[in-house]
Amino acid sequence: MSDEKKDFIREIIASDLESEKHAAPITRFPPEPNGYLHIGHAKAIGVNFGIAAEYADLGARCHLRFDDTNPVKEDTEYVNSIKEDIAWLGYDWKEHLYFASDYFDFFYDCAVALIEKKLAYVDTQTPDEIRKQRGNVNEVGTPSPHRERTVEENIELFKKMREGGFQDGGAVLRANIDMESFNMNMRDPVLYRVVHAHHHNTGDKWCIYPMYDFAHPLEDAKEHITHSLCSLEFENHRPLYDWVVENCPVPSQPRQIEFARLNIGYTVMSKRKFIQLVDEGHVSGWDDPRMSTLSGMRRRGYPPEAIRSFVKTVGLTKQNSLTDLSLLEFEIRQHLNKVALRKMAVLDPVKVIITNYPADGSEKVEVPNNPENEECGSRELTFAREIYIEREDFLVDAPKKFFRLRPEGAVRLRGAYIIKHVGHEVDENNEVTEIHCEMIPDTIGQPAPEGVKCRTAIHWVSDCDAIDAEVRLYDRLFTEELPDSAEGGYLNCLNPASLKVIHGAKVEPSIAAMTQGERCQFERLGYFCADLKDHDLTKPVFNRIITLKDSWGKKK
RNA sequence: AGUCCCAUGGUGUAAUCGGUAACACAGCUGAUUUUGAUUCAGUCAUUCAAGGUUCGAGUCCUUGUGGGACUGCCA
Repeated sequence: MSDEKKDFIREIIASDLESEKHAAPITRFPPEPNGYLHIGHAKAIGVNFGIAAEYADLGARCHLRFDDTNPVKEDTEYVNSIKEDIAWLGYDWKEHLYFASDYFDFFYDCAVALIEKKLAYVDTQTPDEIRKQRGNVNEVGTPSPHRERTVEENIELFKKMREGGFQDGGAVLRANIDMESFNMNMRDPVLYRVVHAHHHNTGDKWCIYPMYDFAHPLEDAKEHITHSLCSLEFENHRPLYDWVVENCPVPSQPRQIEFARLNIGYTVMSKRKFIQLVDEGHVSGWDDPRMSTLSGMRRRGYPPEAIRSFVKTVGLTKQNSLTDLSLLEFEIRQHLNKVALRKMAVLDPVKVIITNYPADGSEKVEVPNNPENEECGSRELTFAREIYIEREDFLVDAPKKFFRLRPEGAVRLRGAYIIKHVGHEVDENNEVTEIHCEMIPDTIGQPAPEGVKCRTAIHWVSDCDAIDAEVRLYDRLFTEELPDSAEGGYLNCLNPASLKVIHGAKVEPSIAAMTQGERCQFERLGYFCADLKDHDLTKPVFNRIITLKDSWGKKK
């Protein structure tokens, strides 16, 4: 275990180890396979797998357990995507892959044990009647008329439930706890319900399914989970969790600890909303690069390392918070700055003709692949008479502090010559169509000669070997920091500019070697990722992962 | 309205037994720079409120205030 500051959960674990309550922590990540994982899950994954990794030398481990107790919502498609996302993040559950549905017999036996202890009974009232009797936060509940059934009766009825003797909603097994409890979860909660549905794992073997509150503590106990970490919303469920552990024949006593879930601005974080965004066509799919799903972030090009360090920096507390996106963005940029190879791409090209350079001439110039890391080597670029630069890098009416190309001004082409503006052409809309420049000889690798003002270097590509590419620029999906609080709901504040597709981008030839998912920096523009699905050598497609920081853009 | 949980710079967090409130991000200023990036230096800014205990309170107590969870046969 490292010397780093421990959060409250790691403190508890350390103290449980100290007191020898446990020899090693055993944690679990227990998703329901009913949707794709999102950045919020990454926090839970990082916490649970992270803790296990920190105590690996003691034999700690983290289970991946699919909490599949509701057949109507779950599907194998999701178990596969969840596994893929966890592996992508860099975590390994090793042989500890479990399904709650593999424990159905165990749950059933525990239910029977509760019945025998008079701690559970079958209620054959309608859902509506049961709801009314539960009362509300101000009023105590009233006991079910079926609460006093005999053990024999209950055993009989429970068996009938299992054997298909009831329609959906016809009967439930309830815990016999306290209808007057301040905690609604303790007012004789439902333990089992009848659902005649096909289960992705158990098929049609069962027509009764355990509720989360009953199943979860039993799953944890069965797997000898020591610390069952979940989000704050389950705080009020903990007494029931403990009740189940205490009253059922279980092999271990897990402890539930709650922590605050991750909230991030300008995005939504619920399966229901993701589904709506996909179904209504606001995004292209679960893996749309604007989505905060892990599959979306992967496709966008976010490095898993950055997500992991992000999760680490947001910490672990019981405080509800709204984390600023800039914390994640910092981690992404920091990681990519170190590893991404630099390339040149012009997104909005305007042609520059070097009038004093021979039309049939060309030469190789050498540029570093990553100035941050010499070991990344360098590559050759071809300089020729006709090149492209970014339209916004030439301003006819440039402000004083504009460092790039202006009429009669000079600017360096990154890795190549300093060029000097001698003229340009415009179309009927006064849009620049072509720029004429002269190169200043002997300025490659050399400082600007006396009398030439040149404050920066701009990126460029040669017309002769540039590759056309599609580039997709992404912005936040919503215009409000809290989309859910927006007037008219989150769909009402969708950002119309969240996706901008550029078709005529010109990119240096070295991208021909890039494969799907590979990341690079397009100098001065940002970090980009060859699209995981659409990119190929005949039709390159890049996603902008994130822009570079831009203190000039802000001042403008 | 009841029960439970939470409250530290703009954001996320830290602060050992009650003993100098700190770190990262963001912002701002400057230096360096063949990426207006990076890097470097500096800077702004913090204990929800009121009482109490104490030599001393972010930390303990009381009362407020603000936020969150709970009234599924979802998880």
